[in-house]
Amino acid sequence: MSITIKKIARDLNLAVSTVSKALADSHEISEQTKKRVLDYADQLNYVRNTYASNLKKKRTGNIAVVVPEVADSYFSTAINGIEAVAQQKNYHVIIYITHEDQSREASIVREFRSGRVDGVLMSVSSGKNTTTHLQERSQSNIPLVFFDRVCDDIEAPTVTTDDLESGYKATELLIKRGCKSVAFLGMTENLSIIRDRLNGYKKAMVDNGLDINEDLIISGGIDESVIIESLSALLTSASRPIGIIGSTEKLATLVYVVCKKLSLQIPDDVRVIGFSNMGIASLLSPPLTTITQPAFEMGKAAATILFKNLEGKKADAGIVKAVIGSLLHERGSVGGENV
Amino acid sequence: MSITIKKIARDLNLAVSTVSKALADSHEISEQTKKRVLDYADQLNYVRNTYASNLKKKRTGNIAVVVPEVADSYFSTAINGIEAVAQQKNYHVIIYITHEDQSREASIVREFRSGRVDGVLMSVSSGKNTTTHLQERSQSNIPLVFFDRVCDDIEAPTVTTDDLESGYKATELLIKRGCKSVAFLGMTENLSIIRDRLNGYKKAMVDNGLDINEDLIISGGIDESVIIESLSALLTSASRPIGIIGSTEKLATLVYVVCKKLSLQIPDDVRVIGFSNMGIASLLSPPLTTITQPAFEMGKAAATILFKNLEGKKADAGIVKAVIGSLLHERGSVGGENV
DNA sequence: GTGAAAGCGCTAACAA
DNA sequence: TTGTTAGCGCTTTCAC
Repeated sequence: MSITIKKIARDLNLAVSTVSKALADSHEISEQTKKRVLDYADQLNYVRNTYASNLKKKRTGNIAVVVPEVADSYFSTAINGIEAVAQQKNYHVIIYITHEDQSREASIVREFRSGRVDGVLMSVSSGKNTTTHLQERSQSNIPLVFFDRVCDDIEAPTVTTDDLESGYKATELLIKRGCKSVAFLGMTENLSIIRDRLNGYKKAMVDNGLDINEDLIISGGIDESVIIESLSALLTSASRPIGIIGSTEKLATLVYVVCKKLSLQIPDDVRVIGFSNMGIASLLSPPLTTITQPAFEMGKAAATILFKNLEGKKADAGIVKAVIGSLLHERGSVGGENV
Repeated sequence: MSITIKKIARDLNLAVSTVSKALADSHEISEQTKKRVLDYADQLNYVRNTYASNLKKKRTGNIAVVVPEVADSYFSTAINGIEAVAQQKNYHVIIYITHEDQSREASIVREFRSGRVDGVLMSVSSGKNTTTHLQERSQSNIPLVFFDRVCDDIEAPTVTTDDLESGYKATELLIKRGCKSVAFLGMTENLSIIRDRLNGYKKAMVDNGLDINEDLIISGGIDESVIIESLSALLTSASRPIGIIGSTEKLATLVYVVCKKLSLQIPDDVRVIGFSNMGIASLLSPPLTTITQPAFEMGKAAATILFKNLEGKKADAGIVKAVIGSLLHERGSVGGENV
């Protein structure tokens, strides 16, 4: 049995309420008894039972972070950012991994109504574009902030990057580098970020007088073997050099894998740009050109917005839609000079 | 105000206990009233307040995972393993990142006495070899399981890999590949895993009739610039080819970085083996030879042990010390044939 | 400045 | 089978 406020009160011949207040450093308690209580509590190594206290106060001090995956440079770095501000605010971070499974996501979200967490940070999973499970969330009005992968149907603050612009820049760079064709490797068009990046791609194609060829837009889903297959087909048939935009980290590295398998040379045969936060992109062979998102900052920003809402400062200016720019790091994978 | 068991009871003209039991599908409630309650609860979209329930039951349904870092292939994969079993057991995972800071670690551990979590999975941080903060934990006897980076002073179950053997194998391979000297790149010898890997290294050196040269054992700490500096010094001065064992993922990739900076060729000038769980080790230039730990399985194993303890099955055989083998993946970074 | 008492939402004896 | 009651550990009116 752990030690309680009740025991302290009994031992010190005080009322529990007095002890409670003393422990909370209330002004209505004399310095003298405060000291007595504090000292004794210290001596007994007392720690307040958080959940009992929380039951009263109707808060848990926990926030949820829902991500598709944690073994991914972007998400793990974003988690670092979130943790940084949570820690500072004395909040605790519960991690939920959806593994891109919407039914799993749905049950996670459902659980939140049980009051386990005070707020939610979320990057939605791909899969069928059903948002009903998220809609329901609105009923339980616990604060929610989306980061990176948002859900447009839900009214909530979001933190994203300039995905359209990035897609545009990436495409344009590949065109400039003389790619005979440029392909876009997506995951699923159900994802906000993929859609935006794809739109940037399309816009750049059009702006550069190129046709948009649906055969060059691959939506591989999450099944690796499927992606590898369609990518292989594309790479063998396309006129070279072909430019590839890998719209996620996983997809970008798969391009390398497939090229290796097919004995295609990067950047001679294939030129590639990946949306990626890998620290070691520059160590790949050849170094991978990346669009790098400010993952840490995004996590921080999202958490900051969440805490603002938690603290009831909703007053200020409604739903925030923060957009943070990402960086294009040009490296060997796109080839040399412009043509 | 969210909807409570009390309201259901009132509306249905039942006692709260009846409703509570019905909701728990107790056998002492008639099917009929069960249905009534369930239906009504459904209709009202009732969800049990976890923490109120937990306060009674003296459990939270949360476990803590304390890791030095989350943006690291090993830890993030281990977290996946932990999450897999936690999810299945209906537990929730709170993540704590120490950033290799022991004072942070201490305050995290202290917090656990507040009853926020039912159990703890931990991979200790480096830094001064103080374990007092962990010792204290023992007082609050919440179950604890160490994984990967253990703390020998504390009596607790552990899940580790065969670090000594791996260190031995790595060293031996480098010797066989004709390295003129073999260096060990550690982080701090305060870490159990580093110590063991280093011992394996030393043993292999001795077994192969080589001297142990303290200059070849670098403990870089966590300051990247310091590591780079000492590594640069070593690489410029040593007779080549020199073999390097990077005892963590970070250290292994730093070898690549430094070689690039110094224009040294891997594997001609430098041969390297890294303890790493990177999926893309094979895409590096040249592909990195790795000792890969079964991170996912370790996470799973650790969590499984924890839950066993949580369920009070301590009876079985005291403190478990599980050791799982890691795999040596030989790739281009160690050079070609044996000499 | 201190204490008594009610109650957060739920569970579990025990009684009926 | 259902209801009454006490209480988990804490906070917070409201009296004293």
